Amino acid sequence: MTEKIATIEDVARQAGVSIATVSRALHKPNVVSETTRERVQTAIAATGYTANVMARNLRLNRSGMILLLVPDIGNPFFSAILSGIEKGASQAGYNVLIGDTQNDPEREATYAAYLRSNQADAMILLNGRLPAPLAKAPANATPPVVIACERIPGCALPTVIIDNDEASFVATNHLIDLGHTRIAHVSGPTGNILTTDRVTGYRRALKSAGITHEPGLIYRGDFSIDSGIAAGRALLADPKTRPTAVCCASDGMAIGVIVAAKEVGLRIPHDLSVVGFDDIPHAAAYDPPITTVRQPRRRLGEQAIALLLDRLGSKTPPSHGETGPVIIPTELIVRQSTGPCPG
Amino acid sequence: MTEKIATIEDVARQAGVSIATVSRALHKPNVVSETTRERVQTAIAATGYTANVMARNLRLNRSGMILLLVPDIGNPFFSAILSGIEKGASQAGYNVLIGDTQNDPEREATYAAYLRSNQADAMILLNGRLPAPLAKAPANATPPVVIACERIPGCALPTVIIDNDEASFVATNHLIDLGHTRIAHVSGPTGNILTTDRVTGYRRALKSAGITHEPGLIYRGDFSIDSGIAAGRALLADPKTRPTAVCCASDGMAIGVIVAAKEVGLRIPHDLSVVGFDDIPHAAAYDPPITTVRQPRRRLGEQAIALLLDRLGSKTPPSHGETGPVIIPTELIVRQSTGPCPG
DNA sequence: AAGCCCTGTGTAAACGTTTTCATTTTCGAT
DNA sequence: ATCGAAAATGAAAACGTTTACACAGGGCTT
Repeated sequence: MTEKIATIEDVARQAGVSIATVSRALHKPNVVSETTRERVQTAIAATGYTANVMARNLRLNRSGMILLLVPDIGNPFFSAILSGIEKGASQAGYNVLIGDTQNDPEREATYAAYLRSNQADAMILLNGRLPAPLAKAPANATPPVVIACERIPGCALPTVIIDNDEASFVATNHLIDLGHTRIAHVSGPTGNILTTDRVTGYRRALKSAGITHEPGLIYRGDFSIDSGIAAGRALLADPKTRPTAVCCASDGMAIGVIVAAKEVGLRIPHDLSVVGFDDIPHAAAYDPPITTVRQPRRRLGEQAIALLLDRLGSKTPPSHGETGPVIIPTELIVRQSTGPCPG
Repeated sequence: MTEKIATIEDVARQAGVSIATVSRALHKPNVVSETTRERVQTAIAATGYTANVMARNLRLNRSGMILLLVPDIGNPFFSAILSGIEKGASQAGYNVLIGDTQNDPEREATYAAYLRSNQADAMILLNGRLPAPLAKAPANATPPVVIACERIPGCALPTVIIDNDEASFVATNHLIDLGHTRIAHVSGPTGNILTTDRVTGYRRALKSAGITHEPGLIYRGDFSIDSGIAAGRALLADPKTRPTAVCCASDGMAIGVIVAAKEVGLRIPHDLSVVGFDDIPHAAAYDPPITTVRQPRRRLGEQAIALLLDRLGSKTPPSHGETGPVIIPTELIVRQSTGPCPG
């Protein structure tokens, strides 16, 4: 009753050939005669045969699966990156298995084990941390792993990132060019490499303009809108010490700061300039449209998968004369959330 | 040189037992003696053995993979749903393979073939369309498939959705209660079932309030911010025929309408009330904060995976005395983008 | 006419598991 | 001591492929 699924053997029987011939007809068509090839084709159609990928992969010792480690799949920031990766992978005949790590080292380790257990052929890390099992023996044989989004200091694996330091430098400079000198920075969480790099760029810009750095003007957020609101309330509370411009490490936090600014009656950009980071779709539609650093997320994903496929294609374990990370250029998009210093 | 990966045979040799015993020690610990169990454990530790999942799955004729079909993974709307599904799946020991269909029926068919080829054990559809291979023989044996987000009319498969008709009815009524009578509706793309249902709810609300429906007050968008801007410009161009309230089928379009409204100098909600749909995080942080229908996306995902696991757990091909779709309740979140009718 | 290569095909091994079945060992009850 | 049941183990089949190897036949070249 329960319709048995057709195997290669059924096809062979139907076509009156051996299973080897069926396999060849499918994967090396030029080595099998025209007539049998046709017979096999009709037999396949008749039986509705679909190759059992599991068996095939076992034999070939591959999985056709690329594992993608994401800290939080619920974060829309990754959507476009995923999209770029998925596109490239599926073109090359790979599937993308997304692993949501929730920033849990244990989950990271679990997923990393997929590499060993042949459940995945390669891995892309968006989580900015090397899973424990990988960290152990990176020296002898480089695993097929690519790092994207957040560089991992001291890790020689192929990496594709944006230059966060430089991008933050440019953003801060934009405010300096507008005449601002009291410029605050709302950063990401401590320990995050993105945070470090962007703070560095911010301070570098101040320094190169001869502005003395005030530690009180740096607020640590977590990239979320809510943390931006908190930052805004903290920074703008006292009219005396209030900055005239804020440079944020995410668009969400920039929006939060603007919300807080409006609460205390400040007009943007007349009384306060705000710069974001990422250029998410909502940045352009906000009131006012937000000046921000555009991060080409899709291209970032595309580059990452390209790097990986490269690595998978050539058997040569990557030219260990490291070429350094691939840097995707960013672009400052000037909109209406920034203007001349009110002073 | 190249470190060979350890198989079950290596473990068996190391422990001085047969491979059968190793397998049993791992999967049926109670059937093997304490002492050998320990010997096997140390052997595993010594060899660094990890079971080859591919071989295991071939033998067990399963894949441990749940296929998730998404129309566009780049769309943040799905992020939270994915998150909910992923959580439930991984708790049950399944992996989630995300298939980005780009609304391409061919890609849908390709992915659906994964079911036949044992590359996936089950499937969740978020794309609102039955892949061709599935549509063929749904009658005899119901495949392990669950539909979420967009119901597929005339399809008996387990489904989890929100009541779009009712939600739209409630949203429109909210505007009617505020005294509005010229109420526009910005809908999704034609052919989309969400569009149909939400338009129905909108018209039902008008009708039940005795307001005559003007076809010119419905604008077809595509859920995006840009289409919302276009809708706003079209609807608000002529001050004579201009509506006093707009009910949108997505928060993005609501934001777009507000952008267009501000262009022509309208104040929200004083001159124009706007309602969104979904309650994305940005809805609350917009200026003004947007009144919208909250769609519990994570719960939607959780329900979908729960339904599927249910189906997978019990061998019984689902109680065909259909219980009808599972409805996740929505909630109207009233913020400051809606107010009394200016007239 | 004998030898040879070339094309096309079949046989069987291999991939790494799980599990059935048979066999050995253990051990308590007679 | 002996028997028998229960417990523990091993041998081998099976899952559905791909591919190395062998082999058959046919058309060349000598």
